[in-house]
Amino acid sequence: MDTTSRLLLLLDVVERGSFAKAALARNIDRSVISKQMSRLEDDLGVRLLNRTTRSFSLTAAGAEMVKKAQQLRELLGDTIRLAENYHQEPRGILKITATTTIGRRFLQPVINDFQKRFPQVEVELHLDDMLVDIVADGFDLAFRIGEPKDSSLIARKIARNRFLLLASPEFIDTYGMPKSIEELITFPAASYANQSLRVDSIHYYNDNNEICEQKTQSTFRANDGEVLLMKALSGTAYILAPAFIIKDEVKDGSLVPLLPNLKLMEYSAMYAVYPHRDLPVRTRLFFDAVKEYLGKTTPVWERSIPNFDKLYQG
Amino acid sequence: MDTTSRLLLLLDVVERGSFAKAALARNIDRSVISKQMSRLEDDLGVRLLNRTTRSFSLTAAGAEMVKKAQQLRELLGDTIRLAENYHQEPRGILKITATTTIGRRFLQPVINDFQKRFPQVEVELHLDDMLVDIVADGFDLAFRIGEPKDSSLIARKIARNRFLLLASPEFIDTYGMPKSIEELITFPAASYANQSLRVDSIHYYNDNNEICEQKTQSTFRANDGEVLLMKALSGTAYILAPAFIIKDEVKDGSLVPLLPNLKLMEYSAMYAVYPHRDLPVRTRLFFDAVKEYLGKTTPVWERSIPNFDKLYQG
DNA sequence: TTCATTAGTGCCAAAATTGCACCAATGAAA
DNA sequence: TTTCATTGGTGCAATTTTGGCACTAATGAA
Repeated sequence: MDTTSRLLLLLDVVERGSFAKAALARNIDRSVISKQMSRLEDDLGVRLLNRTTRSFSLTAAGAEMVKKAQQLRELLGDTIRLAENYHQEPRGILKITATTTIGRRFLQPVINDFQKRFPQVEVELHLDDMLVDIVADGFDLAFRIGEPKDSSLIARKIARNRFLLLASPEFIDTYGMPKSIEELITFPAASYANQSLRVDSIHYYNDNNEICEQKTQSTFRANDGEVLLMKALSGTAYILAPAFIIKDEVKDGSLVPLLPNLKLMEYSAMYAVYPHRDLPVRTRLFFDAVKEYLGKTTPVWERSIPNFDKLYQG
Repeated sequence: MDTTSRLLLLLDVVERGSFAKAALARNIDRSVISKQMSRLEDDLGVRLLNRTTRSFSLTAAGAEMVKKAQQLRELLGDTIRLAENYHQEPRGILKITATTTIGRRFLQPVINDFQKRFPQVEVELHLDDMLVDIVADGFDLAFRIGEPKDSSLIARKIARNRFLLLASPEFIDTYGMPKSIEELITFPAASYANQSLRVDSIHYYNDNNEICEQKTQSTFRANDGEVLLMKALSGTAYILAPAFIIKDEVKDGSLVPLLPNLKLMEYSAMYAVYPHRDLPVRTRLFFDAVKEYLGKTTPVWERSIPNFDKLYQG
């Protein structure tokens, strides 16, 4: 490690707020950071950090160095990306983050096929329903439902996200088959919710094609498709479910579409997010493979729902 | 050594034209460069150099990386210089180059005093009458007679460079004391010449204050003041001598001014040259010390010449 | 007061780097 | 044509650097 790397380490430390956090993020011992920061100060001949035993603050010189370190990081990143443009074959480590559902159901098969074709690419798949800092944690690609707020990132819509209203036959026995949405919303609902998206009201078009919204009686919320399905299958709630969590439950009749003639609004979508316009070859190829797998117009998950193109279209 | 350093090494190699030259300049083994360049190519995943056993050429990717390396070098240099601005006490290595005469006679005493005051500063004094590449060889400061051509550098005039016409008593016995410049130039002359300056004609003002030039019969030229003085002392030539090469020869009468009422033109000067506007503390302090030692208006070397302010003034 | 957390230090093992000796190739000079 | 100095590359051993562990001291929150 020499001066440039030490400056980048300083930047990392400052951005994360402590030696300990930076050490954790880099999987190295805190003592390494302590030593390298001392070394950097020696080399530059300037005190960069005012330390207490439990924290630190930047000196004026330190603040200047952090600014320069940002420029260095950017320039070095540009340089490496430029080199990657010359790669013929994809190589390196492909770091992906996604929600657990997306990762397990849709990325895993794509990754398997991808690594058969390109054994030189290592893949790191980080499944987390929480939003992660794509840039800080160095992800090449993220898959999320809902458009991310961070405008410094580039987001591409890769699949629509249609919804269904589902209940088990048992639930219908108990509550009766609803005749109207006004009736439905009096029933207990389970709904999908995560940090960036909370689906606890039903958006639809009325007979005059106006957008309407009805709040559900959401007695159960989870960010995990599996859990929502279990809840619905138990017969204790109906669900407003994004189509991508459904496997064979509709086909085999264990869940039944409610109000299939209601014209549900298609809102939000599945997005791929990445930090730069010019992608490394490995990222571009994987991105293409995902799009290929998910399908151009009809997402792959909609194909397991019989007649889905006829449902909820009004 | 990390990626950035390797890129800077690549830049160095390309600028110097071969692994061997870069190794020589850095005082490291050629094998180190060979290994580090291979490592850089592995890391970037791109071939940067087309090698033969005796030379190399850049690939397209290599050329791009060299460009980026230049940016990196500049940015890293800025960063380090910025840090140096925060130094209270001077430190680090002060790399100076000068002509042998300037170095031996004027810099050495300043350096001795300087290192007494600032023991933390290491000094590297490179004496060479050839022009050196200040930037490529990393000099902080250069002292030269004559303004350098390289406009990317900053040059400051630090002392005037007046001339004398001198001969030994023996020479005068042989040739007679010249009555006019027209007579003088028929005598054999020794003159100062180096790569950037060649003093083999006499510039002076005539009675109408017009600049005139008379070519000398220069039978001996050298870039070393000591050698010129020896030549003049031998009585076989007179010299058109820059004042700074004279020690006690005029004062003790071993050399005698010829045509002291001629109004000699003062041309060229002693310059200090440095590569950046913002100097590290050590360089600025040393620069000040040199100026202090040389004197504000009358250069220190002129003080050993009796009545010099009256000589060659017309 | 307790206690978890933080940064710093000394020590030792592990990893990386360096320099040397040597090799093969090349191109200029004889 | 041959010779030969020079170039870049490689294997190996010595050295240097780095990283991790155990421990300390300090601090601030509970």
